[in-house]
This record gives sequence, structure tokens and C-alpha cells, in this order.
Amino acid sequence: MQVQAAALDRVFHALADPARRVMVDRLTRGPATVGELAKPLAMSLPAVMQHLQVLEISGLVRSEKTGRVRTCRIEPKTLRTAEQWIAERRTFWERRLDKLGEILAEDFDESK
Amino acid sequence: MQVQAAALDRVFHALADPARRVMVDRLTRGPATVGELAKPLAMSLPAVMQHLQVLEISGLVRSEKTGRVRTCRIEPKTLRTAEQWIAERRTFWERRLDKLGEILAEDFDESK
DNA sequence: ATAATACTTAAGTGATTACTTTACTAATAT
DNA sequence: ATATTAGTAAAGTAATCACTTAAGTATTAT
Repeated sequence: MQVQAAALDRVFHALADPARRVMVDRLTRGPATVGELAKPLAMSLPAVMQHLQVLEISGLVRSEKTGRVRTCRIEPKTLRTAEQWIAERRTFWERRLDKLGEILAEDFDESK
Repeated sequence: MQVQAAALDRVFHALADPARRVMVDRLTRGPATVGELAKPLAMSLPAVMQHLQVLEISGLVRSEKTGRVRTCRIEPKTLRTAEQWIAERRTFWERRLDKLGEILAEDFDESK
């Protein structure tokens, strides 16, 4: 139970940085080397390296080195973990609204 | 574009703390006062206050004070924003896999 | 009027972040 | 063999974080 919480801490924290989200976004388009990940980012390579480490520790990204090139790819399973945590809460809330019939008030609020 | 990124920074950062996730979780079960939010958390009231502020700035929670009691409620729209960012990346990746036929390799990986 | 309740403000602290620069190492190309 | 490329390791720094305690301020109950 507490183990899961620490894992979510790491994943959400990893996603909380714009540079890291750019990296994740890039990796959804296919594997990439560290250099390729770094190219669109306005920061030093070591900085990118450190972001990569945060992503790997979170489990969002995995990488392996061949020769002098490190290739990175996303781990969609971890992405799904975070997505599900949010989805569960959101749907719980929506179901609660159904029961209470508060939907009318919300619709009104939405329309203004 | 950059505006959106800053908003996501705030939402994911807000979700990256276990205490704040407990608060969000509580609020999906209905509105709560600051005191009620604080009860299950092993920390001072001011600390809870600060977490609440992070949640409000992120847009995940909104609150209003009546008399001496502040009542908090979630803002599901913001929750959906974060969920969608993840979902878009994940589904993009899945669609890519479809095209490449790499699904076989992934299924194998999944089964071990 | 007095006391208790429910927050709120302010200030301080130690830990963690997100970088930087400098200095490597190992692999490949010339 | 030498130079270039691709990544890494280390150390330093300014800013942000997640708290704390102490001291308020309104509200509501007695």
C-alpha cells in the first residue's frame, strides 16, 4: 500500500517537469538516443542525463547501451499506472454525482 | 502551448505528494473542511494548509469559506486534463505499435 | 463577556531540485 | 595512432519543498 504510493510519487514527479514530458512525448514516437532526446532541449547534456535518470527511476523509461550509444524507450505500463490512479478518482467522483443528482448544478456551471 | 505546459507542471507536481493525493482522494468522496482533510494526515494544520494551497493553485481543488469553516471540493476538469495528457501519449504509442507489428514482442514480454 | 474552535500568517530549517562547469571514459571514424 | 563522438561522473549552487513552531484573527458556543 505504501509501496504503491512511493511509486506514484516518482511517476507524477517525473511528469511534473516540462523537459521530461518532452522526452516522454518524443519516446512515444519511437526509441531515441540520449543525444536525440537532448536536441530539442535548451540545456546541457548532463542535465538531460539527470532527467533521464529520474524517468528511469520512475519506471517510465528504460534504456540500454550498445557501443557508445544509449537507446531509450518508454514503458507504457508505468504510464498506465498513473493514468489509472487519476481515472479511478475521476470516475468515482462522477458516479457519486450520478447518485446525488447534482449533475444538474454542474451542467449549469459548465454552460456559463 | 507554453502556458499549457506550466499548468501541467502544477497539476503533476500537486499529484506527486502522498499527502496531497490523500486529500484529493478524500475529496472525490465529497466536499470536506480543512480540518477533515487534515485528520488522517500526520502533520500540522499549517502544513495541510500549504498542501491545500498547492492543490488550489494547480486547479485541482477549489474552496470557499463560510463563517470560520473552509469547505473544499475537487475540480474534475483539471483531473481530466492530466489524465488526457497521459492517455494521448499512451494511445499514440499503442497505435504506433499496431503499425509496426511489434505487438507480438510486447505480448511475449507481458506473459513472462 | 469569555472561551473554544477553525483556520491563517509568518518565519525559519533542512532536504531535494534542476541545473551548471569541468573533467573524464569508452567507442568509432580518419 | 589520433581525433571525434557519445555519453558519464563529480562537485558546486541557487531556488524550491515540505515541513515546523509560535503567534495571530475571526466565528461560534457557553
